[in-house]
Amino acid sequence: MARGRRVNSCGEKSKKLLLEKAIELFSTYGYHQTKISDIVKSANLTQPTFYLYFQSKETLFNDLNEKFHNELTDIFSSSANGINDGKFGIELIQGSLTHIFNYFIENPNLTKIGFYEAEQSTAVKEMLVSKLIHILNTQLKDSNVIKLVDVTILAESLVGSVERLTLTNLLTKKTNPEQLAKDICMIYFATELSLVHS
Amino acid sequence: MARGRRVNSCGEKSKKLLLEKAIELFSTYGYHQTKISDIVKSANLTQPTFYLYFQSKETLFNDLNEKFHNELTDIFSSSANGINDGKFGIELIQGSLTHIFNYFIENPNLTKIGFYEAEQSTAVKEMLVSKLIHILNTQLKDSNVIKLVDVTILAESLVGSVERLTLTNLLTKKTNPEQLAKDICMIYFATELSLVHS
Amino acid sequence: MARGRRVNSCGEKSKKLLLEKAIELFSTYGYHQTKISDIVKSANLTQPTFYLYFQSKETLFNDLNEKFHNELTDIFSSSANGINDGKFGIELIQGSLTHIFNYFIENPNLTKIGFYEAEQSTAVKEMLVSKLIHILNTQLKDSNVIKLVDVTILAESLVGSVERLTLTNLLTKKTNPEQLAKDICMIYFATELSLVHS
Amino acid sequence: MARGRRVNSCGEKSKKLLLEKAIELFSTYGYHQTKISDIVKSANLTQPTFYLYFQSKETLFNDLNEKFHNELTDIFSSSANGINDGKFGIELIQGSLTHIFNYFIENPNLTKIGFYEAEQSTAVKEMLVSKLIHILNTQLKDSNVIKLVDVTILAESLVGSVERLTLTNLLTKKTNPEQLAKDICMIYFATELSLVHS
DNA sequence: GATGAATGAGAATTCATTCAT
DNA sequence: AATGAATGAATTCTCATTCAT
Repeated sequence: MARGRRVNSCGEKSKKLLLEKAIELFSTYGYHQTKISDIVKSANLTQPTFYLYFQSKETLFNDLNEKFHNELTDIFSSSANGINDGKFGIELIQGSLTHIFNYFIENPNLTKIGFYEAEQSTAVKEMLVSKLIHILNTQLKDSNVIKLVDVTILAESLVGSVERLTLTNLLTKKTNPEQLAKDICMIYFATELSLVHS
Repeated sequence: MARGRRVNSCGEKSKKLLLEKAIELFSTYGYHQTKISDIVKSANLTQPTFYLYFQSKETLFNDLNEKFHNELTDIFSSSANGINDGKFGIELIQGSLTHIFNYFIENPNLTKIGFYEAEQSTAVKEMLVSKLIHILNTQLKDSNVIKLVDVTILAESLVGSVERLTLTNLLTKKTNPEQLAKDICMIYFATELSLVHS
Repeated sequence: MARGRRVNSCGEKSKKLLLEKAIELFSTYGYHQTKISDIVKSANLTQPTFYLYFQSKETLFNDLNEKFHNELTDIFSSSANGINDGKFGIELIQGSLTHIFNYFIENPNLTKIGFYEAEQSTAVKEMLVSKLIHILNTQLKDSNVIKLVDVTILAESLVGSVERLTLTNLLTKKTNPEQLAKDICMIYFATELSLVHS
Repeated sequence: MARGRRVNSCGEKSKKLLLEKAIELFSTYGYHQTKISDIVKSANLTQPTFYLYFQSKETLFNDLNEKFHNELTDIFSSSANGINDGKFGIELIQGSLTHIFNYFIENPNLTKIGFYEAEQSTAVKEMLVSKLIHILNTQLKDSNVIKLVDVTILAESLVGSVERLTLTNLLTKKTNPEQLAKDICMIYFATELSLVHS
């Protein structure tokens, strides 16, 4: 391969390609198993080109995680406000879950990185927990579950369910966002849904 | 300069020490961030000594994970059979959870590795899920939840809750095995526990 | 995105600008610490433009040094001949020193490169030494110093003084060409100047 | 070459060898032209071995320079005090110069690095200048030269002479420490030495 | 005349592992 | 049983330089 600019080359395209490949490889093999050489190889470029667009492997990874964190926060915040759909109570939670599940499905690899692979995933989940606590406190304070279990435990449990089910059932396409959100709400709030016929 | 066997040195003791330090460091910093040099340094030994007792960094890690997997499987299997305590239904589940939580509390660092850090944690959780499915199917097949939600989803969700709550509430000592098991059962089986006053 | 010739751009101007910036940076940070990317950045141009005007980083540096060497040789040669001013003896030396000090002051950055930074500075100083030897032999052969000290040692010493004083006192503007030349002659030829009152 | 310890290998020996070769190469080719690979190659070792004994190329270089600076300071300080030899005036200066010239001759390569190659050489020379100023002020305050030329200029000039003559005449063995010190004193203090017969 | 995009070639550094004692 | 000494094999990153436009 000769030096210098390639025929038909375009910076934005190369950067995007590298980004895509990086996300793909990070999500598949993990941060440490993914070498810069792997990324550029799968993008059919060379190592210096990587440094043309990204400062370092680490900053790229951090940027990716920040992006994930921010987008997820935005989605959850706006949907949790229920502004757009005028939802309340369990429906609000179910709607919010649907939104984030949709985001996960649309960004499966980034999700694998930001929700499972990265150290920063801790912060993401904490964010989710704290927002959930708020919703539970404001929207479901009279529900049965809240009376029986500490709200923090409940929120952590919910995030745990989301975490595991996203990985095993959502990203594997065994279920879809709406159905999964519904199922989770069923598990957690069956008693409120008057679905219990005793 | 001085080489050879130290006074007061004993093979088994050194091996055990290395193992302990390895678990400690792997659980704190992760597999990749833990160098063999770190392990031996904190055990006050040298690198060749490490290879006297372990084939390689990787096999040590794998062995650790296998141990965790096996022990957890044993505990869960025996407790889930309810043989010792003669338990049934939700109580059986709650008892089983208590048992594994006790194991986690007693082996916090190994748990951090085998349940969160290692790739093999996938297999551990799958084991848990499949055993839970079995229990749910045999012990709670007439319960409300099972009617409303697919049993696999339920089991996965449960494992997710266990995973998250262990990390955030159990290992941090914010709660204890019994209480956590009870809380989880409350969340998942409130409707069965006739705790709902409609 | 926009490529090609800039409005208002002009080859000679760009080349001159690059040359200036290169001299500035080389003299400030040294050859190795100065990257081509630094040079073009401070000239507000791009790397390929550099190669439009200079063959390589090394040749540019060499050219700079050659220029310095040649100019200094010219100045010293012509002034040392005393043709223009009809000077002799110590006055001739003092005049020559004044001339080269003036050149240094007028080209401080190039001087820093050619007299201190470059490997070629060796050759420059050798040139100075050999010319000085010639002057000393022809103009001061009956002086006291010459009788007492080997002329080569004397010439080398003189160049050493010039080297150090230029750096610490002349280029820092603590003194001026005339004064410095006078001081040096005072140091080296006090005995000839009948300034010694015993 | 097989891995692991070599037959007859010894840490201290390897470290010393690397140090020697590093000094040799740095002094011959300069800091930037000397690669770690060059150093270890000429010591018949491998790169990781280098890092067994030195933190980095840079710290090694800095350590070398610190050593030079410290040793030279010590030598000059103690000899300049004239304690041992009970010398005064010009003889004191001549003795001090002899001492540092002896050090240079005994450590030619380190001298090339610390006095000519390194950025830190600036500090070394400043140290020399300031010590010389002190000596001149205390020992030769009534001399002719001091009356005629600013003492700082004189000291800087002296250091310049030392610098140049060391490189061209001392390290090349064209002269020896005693002779060179004598010559320099002759140049600078002929008028004081009553050697001038007018 | 000038630039955006890209690369060849190498540099320092790290780490698991191994040999000789 | 244990260590001092050493290394193979990467891996990240940099920089001068070049091609296509």
